[in-house]
Amino acid sequence: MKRIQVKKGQILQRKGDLHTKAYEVKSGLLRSYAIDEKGKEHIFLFAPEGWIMADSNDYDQPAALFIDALEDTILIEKEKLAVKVHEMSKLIKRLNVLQQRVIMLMSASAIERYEHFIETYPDIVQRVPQRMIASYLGITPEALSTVKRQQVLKK
Amino acid sequence: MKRIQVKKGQILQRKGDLHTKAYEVKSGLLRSYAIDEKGKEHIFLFAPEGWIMADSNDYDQPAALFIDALEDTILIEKEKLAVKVHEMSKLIKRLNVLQQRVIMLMSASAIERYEHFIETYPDIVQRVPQRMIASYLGITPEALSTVKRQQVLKK
DNA sequence: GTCATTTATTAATCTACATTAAGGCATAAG
DNA sequence: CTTATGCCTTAATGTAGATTAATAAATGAC
Repeated sequence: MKRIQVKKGQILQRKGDLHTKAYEVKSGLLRSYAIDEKGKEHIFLFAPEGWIMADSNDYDQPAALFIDALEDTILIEKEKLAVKVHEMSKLIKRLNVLQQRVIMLMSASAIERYEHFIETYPDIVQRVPQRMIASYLGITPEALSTVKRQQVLKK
Repeated sequence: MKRIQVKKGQILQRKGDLHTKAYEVKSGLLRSYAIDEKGKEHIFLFAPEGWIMADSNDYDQPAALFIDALEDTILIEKEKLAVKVHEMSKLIKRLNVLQQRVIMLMSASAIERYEHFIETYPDIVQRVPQRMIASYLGITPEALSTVKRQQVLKK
């Protein structure tokens, strides 16, 4: 359990890594993402200040996701065992967020997803490139542009 | 921790329930699902023999999902605390399955999803109605019919 | 058994989003 | 300064899957 500083762009975990850690974000921003068979990135979660970012895997299992820093970030690196015992509820919340994402991807239109996103992460919209928000929403950057234009016109 | 028999169609957990349990399936089939704002069902997971079905929520939090039996089922009902301590890795596997579903929904076409489904659950295809498989895949029953027709023609 | 209800299939049409391509703004590098 | 590189936006075109509707098959109630 140690305090670490990482630079924007630094990769903390790669798919396949063993003995992965959990990261509690003190300041900055992390993301976790997967790369599909076609080589496309899909963002799973953003973790701003106060969040814990941890791969879901067990000790023996290789990591399923990549984790990197979208901003210079200060974090506490923890052994997962410690997380398991003491921070269970935070990890469980993470599972809930994932469930909400499945519902969203199955039922909501691009506009609805975007509106939900800015409710959930009002500050992050300004902090990450549009194409990453598109990736999180499961749409193309072009479609996101259109959504935002309609969004503005509505007001 | 007790052995229970439930009939097909019986609901084990409703959204909003408190003090929810975890269920280890001995025989039969459970499913968990959500109902979106438009009233549509979206299936999250099927749990056949050997699986543990548990809502992701913490003790204080109300349940996010419904759980019901798709077949007459025999199961072991457990306190979640017991699950947390002794069956962590099974719950973690569940999180991994959910992650795979997010990737699938973001990147795979209807045909790819269906092919992946029959690989993952070769036996369940015959055990549940088509419309539930469609719900799990995030497509309409009509689209699933078309996919299956193309699937047959390919061979 | 009959009748009612739910489910699955097929086809015709529609639409949300993807794809492609082009142009405008940045930031960084020489 | 100029040029290159990456990102965002806009518009035109294409397409996978949704929607609608009609028919058939299966399931369940009585």
